[in-house]
Amino acid sequence: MSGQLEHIQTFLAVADAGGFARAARKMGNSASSVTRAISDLESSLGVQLFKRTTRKVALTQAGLTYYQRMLPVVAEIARIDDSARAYQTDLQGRLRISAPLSFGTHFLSGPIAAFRRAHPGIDLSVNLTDRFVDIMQADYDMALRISGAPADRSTIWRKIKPVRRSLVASPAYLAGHGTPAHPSDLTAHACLSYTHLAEGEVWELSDPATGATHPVRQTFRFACNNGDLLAQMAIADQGIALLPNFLVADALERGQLDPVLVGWDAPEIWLTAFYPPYQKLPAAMDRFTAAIEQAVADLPL
Amino acid sequence: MSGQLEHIQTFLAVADAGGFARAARKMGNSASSVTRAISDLESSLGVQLFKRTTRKVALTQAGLTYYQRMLPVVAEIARIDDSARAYQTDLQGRLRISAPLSFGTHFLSGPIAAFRRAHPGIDLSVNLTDRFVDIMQADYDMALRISGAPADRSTIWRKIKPVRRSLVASPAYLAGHGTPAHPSDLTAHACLSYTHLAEGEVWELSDPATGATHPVRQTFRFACNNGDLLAQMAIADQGIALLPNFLVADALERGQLDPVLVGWDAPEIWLTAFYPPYQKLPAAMDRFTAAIEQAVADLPL
DNA sequence: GGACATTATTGCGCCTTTTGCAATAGATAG
DNA sequence: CTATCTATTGCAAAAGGCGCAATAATGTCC
Repeated sequence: MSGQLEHIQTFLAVADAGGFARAARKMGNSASSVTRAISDLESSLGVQLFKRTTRKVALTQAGLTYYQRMLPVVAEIARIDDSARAYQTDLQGRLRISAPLSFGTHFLSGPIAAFRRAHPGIDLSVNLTDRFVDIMQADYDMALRISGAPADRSTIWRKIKPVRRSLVASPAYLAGHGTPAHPSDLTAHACLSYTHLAEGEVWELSDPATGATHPVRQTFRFACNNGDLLAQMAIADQGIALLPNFLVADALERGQLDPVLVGWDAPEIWLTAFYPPYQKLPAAMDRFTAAIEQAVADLPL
Repeated sequence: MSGQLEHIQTFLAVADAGGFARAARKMGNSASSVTRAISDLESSLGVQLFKRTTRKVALTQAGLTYYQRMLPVVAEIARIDDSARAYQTDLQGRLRISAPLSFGTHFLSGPIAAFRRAHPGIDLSVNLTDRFVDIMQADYDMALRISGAPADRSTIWRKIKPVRRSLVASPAYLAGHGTPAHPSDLTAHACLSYTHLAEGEVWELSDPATGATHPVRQTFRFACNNGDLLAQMAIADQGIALLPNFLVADALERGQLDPVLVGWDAPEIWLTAFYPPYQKLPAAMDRFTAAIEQAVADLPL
């Protein structure tokens, strides 16, 4: 195949201009480069495209059909290029998002609705799950997660906002089992663990005074991969849970839950956005991230 | 526009193979060239086409639509190239021929019919005229002419066969006006001139013995641009005409005309094929010329 | 978990290709 | 015939492409 697209464009220019020199002037090149472009094209095709003397240039039959068929093709290539370019600059396309289940149901409807109103050209697909999916494999454009460190190495991520967590239990539970004064006391308590089936969870509480971490080996009587259900279990006097504040703020306010071991901090976790390995994020992804960041800025996390 | 068609093909190969290295192996190139091709393409488009780590390569949205739209376009370009190539090798296309009027009506029907039977893929268009048309201007692929020297410099030509000519007159005319014994005698005769309106014709007769040319300034009583009519006028006792043998062979045999000044030769003229300025003739033109040459070889010119 | 293998990328040297300029041959207009 | 414009080609300089090897990243297999 003729390797050089520029040669084809030069050919079209010559056919339009009706001469090598005119085409060269129109394209801002030297005449010799035009001669060579046509000559290369002809020899690569094995066909003469122009019958020419030094004064007249006319398409051969091969050249005429080549011109007629190539013209729309080259135009189409230009259109394809433009449409590809648009992905970087324009707010368009399809956005497949994954977000944590509880976070999604609690906070996402507002920002997403606003985003859809602002950018109707972007098709949104939101998948709520707490599993750490392989972004590449599942073909997500972005995954919001509440986590400590990136799980998947083949992604890039951007921390959005720290998520505060608290140890909580119901007043009735604390009345019945006592209120722990030190992380080591937790060993004797019923701890409610956020965890997927296979994994266990270790609470690494850090001393507010010394900053020293204190790993807690609890006995879990109940484990669940859903924060909302964990909160409801804590409210139902089932034990002590470590949960994001936004999941238990209401219950704390109503007195359904009380904070436990106030001052002892669990490891910092962040609302984080994960992306497939892009060098530079496409406009739609960038804008959606900005929308989430802005919406989350005012949220009590 | 992305200048390199090969880059696009490399892109398609990577998308098909699902990896840079695999594509490189399939194409027989080094992996680095593939990396650079994709990188060039991406930076010329300003869009990332693949999201990639060292282990996974996947199309971005921009890359996917680029792939889907480019694939048929590249295939079309290959098809266009092939169809252009076919003009050189295959016997196809349209052939616009110009030929002398009398020659055409006397000899062309046979060879052309045979040619059309042999090559039904070639569309023939034959224009019979004795005018020397500008091949480029009139867009002929080939012009057969009976002439001495090429009239148009911006053409290439190929001599096919010499055309013998004779001075002829009717027995009755010669009986009435006498038979010339030397070219200089022609001044006193009624000469029938083949000529276009503007031009005059000079008979340059050469001595069969010495080879010396003898320009004849005749007085033309009748001029015509058609050989057949000139022959008929000679038969009708109107004077002496210089005509190709093939136009008067029948009349000579029947005794309607007699040769005059036998041995004195008019300048050699040739049945000649003229072509637009091709470096190498397309197959159809070449084959048609060969057909004419072969058909004419057995003809009594 | 750790060694291994594979991958995409990049720096570097080499070589090919391209480029513009000038010179040449060709062709038309006045 | 002269003058002007044209397409082509030789030439030297510049640019760009090429593969090789080294590097960093990442998934896999034992």
